[in-house]
Amino acid sequence: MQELIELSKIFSDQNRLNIIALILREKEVCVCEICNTLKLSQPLVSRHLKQMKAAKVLQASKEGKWVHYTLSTTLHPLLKTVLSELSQLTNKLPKIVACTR
Amino acid sequence: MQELIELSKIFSDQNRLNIIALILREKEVCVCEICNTLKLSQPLVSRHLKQMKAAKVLQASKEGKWVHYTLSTTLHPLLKTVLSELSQLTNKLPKIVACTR
DNA sequence: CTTACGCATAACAATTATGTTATATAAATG
DNA sequence: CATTTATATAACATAATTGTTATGCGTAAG
Repeated sequence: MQELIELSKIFSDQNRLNIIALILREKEVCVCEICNTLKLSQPLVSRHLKQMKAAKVLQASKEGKWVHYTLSTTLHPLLKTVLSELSQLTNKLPKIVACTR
Repeated sequence: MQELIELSKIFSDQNRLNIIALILREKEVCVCEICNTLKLSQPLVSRHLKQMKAAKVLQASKEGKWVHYTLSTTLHPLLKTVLSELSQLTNKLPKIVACTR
C-alpha cells in the first residue's frame, strides 16, 4: 500500500511526468539535458530525480562529470501503466537539447 | 496528462485508497459506513469522496437520507491498475460497520 | 412542526510539497 | 593548481493538501 502511495505521489507532478516521458523517449539523459530541454532549473530537476530514484522509477549512473538517468529495470505495474499512457505524449515534448560538451 | 496527474493525486493518500478498497470489496457503501468502518471523521470522508467523484473514480447516488457510493463505471487504465493492486489488500480492511438505521 | 440523522460545506491550523537562491562537491580543463 | 562545468544539497518562501471544528441543509421520524 505504501509503495502505491509513494509511486502515486511521484506521478502527481507535471514536471516529473515530463522528465519520465523524456527519458522514455530518449532512453538515457543527463541532468543538464533535462534542464535544457524542459526549461527547468537544475536544483529542481536534481530534486525530482532524487525522488524518482528513491521510488525506484529511475536509475542513475555516473560517468565522469555527468550522471545519466534511465528508467528502472524493475517496473512496478503502476509505473508500467503510466509509461504506456505517457508514450502517447512523448512526441509533444520539445526536441532534446544536448548539454554543451 | 492532466488526467494522469489528477488521478495520481487521488491515489497518493492512504485514507482515499482505503475508501476505494472498501468500496471495491463491498460494491456499495454509504458515507457513514465508511466513517464507522475506517474510523474517519465524516467531514474528512465527505471531502475525499467529493475529490474522487470529481476525478471520476467514484459515483454517487442519493437514496433518502443516504448517499451511496460505488466505483465509476468507466475505469481509466490507471484506476484499473490501482484496483488490481488494492484487491490483494481488501481482506486486511476491518469488517464493515453498517450505519445505525 | 420539531427533533434527529446523514451528508455537505466553510473556516481554520498544521503539515507537506514545490520552486528559488545560494552554496558545496567532484571531475575536467586551461 | 586555479577555474569551469555538471550535479547535489541546504535554506527559504510560497502554495497545496490534510484533518479538525463548527455549521448548514435536506429528509425522515416522533
